[in-house]
Amino acid sequence: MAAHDLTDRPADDARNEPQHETRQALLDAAEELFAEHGIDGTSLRAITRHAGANVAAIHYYFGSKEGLVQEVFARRLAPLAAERLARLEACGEAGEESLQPGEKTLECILRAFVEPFVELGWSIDRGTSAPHLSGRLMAQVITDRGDFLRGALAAELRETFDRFGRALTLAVPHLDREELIARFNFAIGTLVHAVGGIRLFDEENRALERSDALVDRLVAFLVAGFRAPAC
Amino acid sequence: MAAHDLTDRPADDARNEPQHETRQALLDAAEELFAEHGIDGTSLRAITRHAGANVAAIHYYFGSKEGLVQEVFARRLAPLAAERLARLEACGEAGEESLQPGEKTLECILRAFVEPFVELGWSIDRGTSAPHLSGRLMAQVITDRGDFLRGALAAELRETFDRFGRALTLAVPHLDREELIARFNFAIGTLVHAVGGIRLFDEENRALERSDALVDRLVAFLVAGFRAPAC
DNA sequence: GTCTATATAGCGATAGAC
DNA sequence: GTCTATCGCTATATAGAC
Repeated sequence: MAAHDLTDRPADDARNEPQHETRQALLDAAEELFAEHGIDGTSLRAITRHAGANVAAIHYYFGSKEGLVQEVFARRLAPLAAERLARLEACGEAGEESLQPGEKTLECILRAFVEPFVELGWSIDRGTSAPHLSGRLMAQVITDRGDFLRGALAAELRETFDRFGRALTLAVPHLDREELIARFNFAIGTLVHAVGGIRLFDEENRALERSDALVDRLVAFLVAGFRAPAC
Repeated sequence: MAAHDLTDRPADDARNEPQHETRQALLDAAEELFAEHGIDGTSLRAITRHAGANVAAIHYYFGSKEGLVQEVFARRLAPLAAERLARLEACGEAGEESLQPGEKTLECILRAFVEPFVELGWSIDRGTSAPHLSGRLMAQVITDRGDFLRGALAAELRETFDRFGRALTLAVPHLDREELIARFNFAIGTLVHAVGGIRLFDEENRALERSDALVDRLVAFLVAGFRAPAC
């Protein structure tokens, strides 16, 4: 299973007193409502109503709506980045019956990138105790809130980007840097839309609803895409 | 070139009197501002200010903000669908030195799907006379506004989806229906994010800015993805 | 067909009691 | 740490003059 539990609140510095339970309730409510109605479409009043708290509490804990939004993402992106990097690290360990030197590696790299994100996106819909950051919310931010991600959360994303970029460079040596970056971007789009994009027609839901099959299909698709000859 | 000109306003039923020029100005302004600040983030006041018109004009022509939003999309999606289908139709015509029966076909199908969308997404940034629906706006709607696309515009999308789905079924016979739908969805995500997604780091911009190279790279990536063995 | 003026409602944010 | 009350602002939408 996962090296980190993506479904739990962050470690919170050892002690875990329910001192800040209002704070947690606000984050949970915000996360759920943001995912459903979008960030702009969710008022502070709706959040506090849902959390059984008060408008002023948000400003007490987070200073502003913007501060709340940042916290909602920060508490998910940090474990996500850690989990991805941990799985990437674990890729080279087992000496298996690989066909070629880079062969097994590419699949493992992409799975390390894809699987934690799919698990994170799925967790909100699976009736677990607390609501979690859904894929929809991630997708919204990735498509709509560039400045936001570029700002506060860039460092964490940068590390993930760099480490996976380096691993991919070794795994797919026939691509130059520019082509590799383009394909990595394609992979991000594929992943984000698969987890958080809309399903226009019912058939799509059936084809994408099981998360284990989705991961396998994503990885197969992306491995082939990266292996494609350079343009 | 294109069979339809995606950069022009729709044919407007032969006559082209500037009778509704305020209406067109409102649509242009809305499209530009929606793409830049999001739909929720764009007020009617901002639109009318930008169009040199008045708040009441929007309600006169479109009834509500929602009506305006629908019109903004409808006037782009119809030519987009027509262009895609026209290019798909043109695929089987030239009897070339194909390696295998489905070989050339798959690339042509995917190019017919990808290229008109890239051209549409790019047109807004190229200083043409009128502002156009950018890829960012399409991406926003595809990720955030499922109900909206499922409703008013579903018919047009349904036809595109069906026709390309049938063509792909023939071109990639090793995939069953569910797997094909999943991969088609992957392709949509790749395309949408490549055209409308954010670029976290400068390097990505360099790798994705030239639209002709982008189309080639997208098609190469997607062809390989569809050719990947079934899971 | 386009305008000004305004109605009504909701927003984020803050002050201050407890 | 949590509450009520409210400020100041902007939103969508509409009525009615021209």
